[in-house]
Amino acid sequence: MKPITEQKLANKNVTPTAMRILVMNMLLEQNAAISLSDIEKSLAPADRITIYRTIKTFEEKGLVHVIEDGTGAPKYALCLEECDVNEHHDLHVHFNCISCKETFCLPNCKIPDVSLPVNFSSTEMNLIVKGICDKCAN
Amino acid sequence: MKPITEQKLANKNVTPTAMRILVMNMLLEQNAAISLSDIEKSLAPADRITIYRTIKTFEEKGLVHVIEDGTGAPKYALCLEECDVNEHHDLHVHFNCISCKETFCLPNCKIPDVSLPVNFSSTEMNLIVKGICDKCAN
DNA sequence: AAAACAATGCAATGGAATTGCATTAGTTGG
DNA sequence: CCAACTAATGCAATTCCATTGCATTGTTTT
Repeated sequence: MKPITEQKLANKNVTPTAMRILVMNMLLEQNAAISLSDIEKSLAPADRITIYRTIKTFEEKGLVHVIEDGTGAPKYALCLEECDVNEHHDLHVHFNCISCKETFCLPNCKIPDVSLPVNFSSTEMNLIVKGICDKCAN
Repeated sequence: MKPITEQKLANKNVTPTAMRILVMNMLLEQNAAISLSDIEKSLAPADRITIYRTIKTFEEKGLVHVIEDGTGAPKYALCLEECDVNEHHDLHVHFNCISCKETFCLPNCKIPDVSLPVNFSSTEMNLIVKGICDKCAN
């Protein structure tokens, strides 16, 4: 087993159970954000509800962040280390390829400043770009 | 009845039935984006499926656009006139207030340019800002 | 008026999120 | 080491919403 897996769980005070290690390992292997049903299929015949609660736990503990990419199904991806329960720092752009349907985090792509109207204040921003990714570009 | 209602429908070749006029009127009265269940409640006891299909039609014809604001339920708001079936021009920012839970379009707030990685191209962008709106700011 | 097409309403399906509860595992105090 | 407690799991069941099928109604065209 990868030591990094247990390390990540321990860092956020998540007790490393078998299921959590499986899910975390799977997340570590991805370069795209994945949906709950992706995890279910990959980890079959593991219990769906347990996977659901595992992801919820990860989310609450700041291990993963949710990406609403407009496809209906929420996608999940590992957070950066700096994230914690109260504040997510995933102010990077998420890219949804309309060809391969995959959703990627673009960590090097920061969301530019937006000038909100007077008396509006922001706590969080999510920018989803749809288009064609590099692999699908011909 | 407001002449603008039928005008808007006619502009996009949508035949103005009773239900469509009701829904369109409701959309015209909003200053926030609304969900399907909002419409259902407001127009009760009108048939839910008909409302659903009405919104779908509006969406296809470029009358409304969908906003995935991360609350799970898609919200709908009227498009600008320039929108059509194939291309939506709603590249403005959507703001979801975490206090009053309302979602607004900020038409004067354009999405800044984002420099994507090499070989990525974009066809659409959605920026959701979460925070406190002017009404909820104290 | 008849035919053709569009819109509607009801029923039914399907998928996914969520909760309740009993069982199992893992931890702590005696 | 055992008992008590807490956390995690697995199964069943529920709920909610999107979506589709189909028969009926309304509208337009010829």
